[in-house]
Amino acid sequence: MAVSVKEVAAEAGVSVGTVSNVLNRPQVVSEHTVSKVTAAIEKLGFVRNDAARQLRAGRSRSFGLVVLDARNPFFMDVTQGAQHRALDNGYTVLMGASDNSLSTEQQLLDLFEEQRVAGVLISPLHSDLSRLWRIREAGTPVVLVDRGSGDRSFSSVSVDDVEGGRIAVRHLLDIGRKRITFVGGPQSIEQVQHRLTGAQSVLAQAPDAVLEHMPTKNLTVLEGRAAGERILAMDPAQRPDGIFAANDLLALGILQALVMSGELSVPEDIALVGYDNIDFAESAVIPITTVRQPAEEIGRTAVDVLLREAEAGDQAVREQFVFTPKLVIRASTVAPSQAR
Amino acid sequence: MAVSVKEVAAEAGVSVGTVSNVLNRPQVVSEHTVSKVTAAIEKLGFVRNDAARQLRAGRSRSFGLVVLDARNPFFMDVTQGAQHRALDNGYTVLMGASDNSLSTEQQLLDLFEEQRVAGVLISPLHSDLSRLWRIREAGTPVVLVDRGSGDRSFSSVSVDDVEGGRIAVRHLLDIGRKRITFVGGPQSIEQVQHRLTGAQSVLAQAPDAVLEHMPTKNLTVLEGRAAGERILAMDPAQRPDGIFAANDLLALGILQALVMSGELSVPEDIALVGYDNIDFAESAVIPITTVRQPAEEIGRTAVDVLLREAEAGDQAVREQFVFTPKLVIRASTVAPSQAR
DNA sequence: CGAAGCGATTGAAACGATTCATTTTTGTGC
DNA sequence: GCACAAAAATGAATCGTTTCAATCGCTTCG
Repeated sequence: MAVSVKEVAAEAGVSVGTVSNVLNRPQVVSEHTVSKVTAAIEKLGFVRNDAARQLRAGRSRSFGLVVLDARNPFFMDVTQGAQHRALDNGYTVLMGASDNSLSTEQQLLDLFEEQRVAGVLISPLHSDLSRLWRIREAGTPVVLVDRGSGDRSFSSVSVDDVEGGRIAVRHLLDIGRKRITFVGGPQSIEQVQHRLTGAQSVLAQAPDAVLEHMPTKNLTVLEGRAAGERILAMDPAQRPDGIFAANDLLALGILQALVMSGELSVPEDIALVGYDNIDFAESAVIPITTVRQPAEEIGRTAVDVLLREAEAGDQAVREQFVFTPKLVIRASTVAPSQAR
Repeated sequence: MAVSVKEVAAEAGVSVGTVSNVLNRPQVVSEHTVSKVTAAIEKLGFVRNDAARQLRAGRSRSFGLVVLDARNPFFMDVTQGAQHRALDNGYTVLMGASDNSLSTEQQLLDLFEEQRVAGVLISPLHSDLSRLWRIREAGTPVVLVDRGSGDRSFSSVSVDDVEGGRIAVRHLLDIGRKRITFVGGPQSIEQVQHRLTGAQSVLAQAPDAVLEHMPTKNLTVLEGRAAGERILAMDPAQRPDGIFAANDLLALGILQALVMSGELSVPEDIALVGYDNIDFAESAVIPITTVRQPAEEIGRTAVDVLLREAEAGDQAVREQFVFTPKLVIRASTVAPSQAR
């Protein structure tokens, strides 16, 4: 059914080698032959078989990207950035979400290995990177995304999450909040851990304030809503007056729960800070103060680093990019009247 | 560098055919041999080369999915549904967004053809389906997603957008609005066209109401904000008292513009209806009334249909799935006091 | 006029897994 | 101990593209 170079060659009256040259190095083929072959390709509707190309080449022209959650706009932005930069360099991005499941992460990596991807971009679920070591040892470069590499053994493109935690909580203290709750989990996600660490480090300097940690199973709107309900169920004396959510989806969920109940107002009773600055944080019931991460730039930079590693092969230099997060203040911490 | 079956065979002291059998039909191989081969695979860290498999098999175990906008949560949900159902059947989904660019759509289809995908799921940008005809004639099944096939020449899984437009506008009329504006574009997107058609059909029955059409370049929050500003700039006497946005992203943008200006209140001055029921519509400044589409189910069903077509080969039966949209009423059309 | 040089073209080998017709081994019954 | 069937294992051929050493035709030069 499918047309192959062989048939194109027959149709054009040349050899298969020539057809291949027309496809890959038209400069070395005479103009006349090029046009004959092009005509034959057109006539027969020939489409290159990528599997055969890859088999010969030994590797594909794709990168594999594993994100934590495909439905989180933050990761969509990272993906978008990566995809564009990859395309500019003639590469394709295979994207998959680990969705908080270690086995899904493994499956995706298996898949990428079978596809012989030219490189792996990954925001790993936990801190055991042994699988990634093996992949790299097999010759496939690996770059950590949105996550630093503690010992610098991998290249990484990330944002200083500890600092992000600090500026979020410092802001809550600045506006006079004393009972802060950090909502987020699971702890196995390093980003969550670091944001909490940052929060704690600021609290250590504020003797009259306290920090609680309310863990969640994941970082979704649904979990946020559940957390919000837990807060509503608390004894009013125990309730926080400031919440730092590990990401904007959680913050959105918390906000929904609080607003729907009608019992507590934001920011008066409880100030709320999210993380990521997804587009939707701005259009929330009460626009959410958040910590901005340059999502698309992370994606772009990660691909750049990967390209460099792929280029350099064995003696690739590990690169660590750490972006600095920025606080975006909105109505969820500062009432509009105050804001102006 | 990479380990092949040949090396595994040597290590295990068997032939390559046997290794292949262990991989694909372990029942026909003796237990003892299976364990020898498995051990060799383990020891050498063998990973199947998918390119070689595909080359032999003639087609891949992937479907290609082309959506209109990867950053629209609606399409993310469709993708999620498709991905899950595909995975359950041992398939993988390659996703790409056409992003309102015909050439990007073409590029994606080129890519999918080169990869010899087992099927194409697509939400096409416009109504010229000739390219899709050719793909199908080459033996690759094609299913239209979120879009009907006018002449039923393609299988499709969609939602009745005309009806969606009707229920949205009927609702606006029901709450007493007379000057309705449909915000959305480009017209080349069939979904937009149909929603408008539905809106017009209802208006035709309401002699005292009028419908304007405010076109947009695409269906993003940004375009929505621009549209909102155009509305704010209008002569108050000309302004609509009800807006039907072609999707929730637009609605979100419009809402942002209106709320930020502080001049007009929603729903009192202007009632707003969106489309898709993305999660974020619920957590908007003013929760948005919207028309719900069963996104994940669309994705799942589309894969089911594709699997059936792939199975049936030439004598595949075309299937048309049309889901019925449902109105979800929220504060953007009915003030909370009224709602209770 | 023959040799050298040059660009254009050729075609066989290679990539790695799978298939399948054949061969080899094992097991059973007499 | 033998015949025969069933089970297990083999290995050459195949998929479609790319690569590259070899060849072909021409022109140019001594």
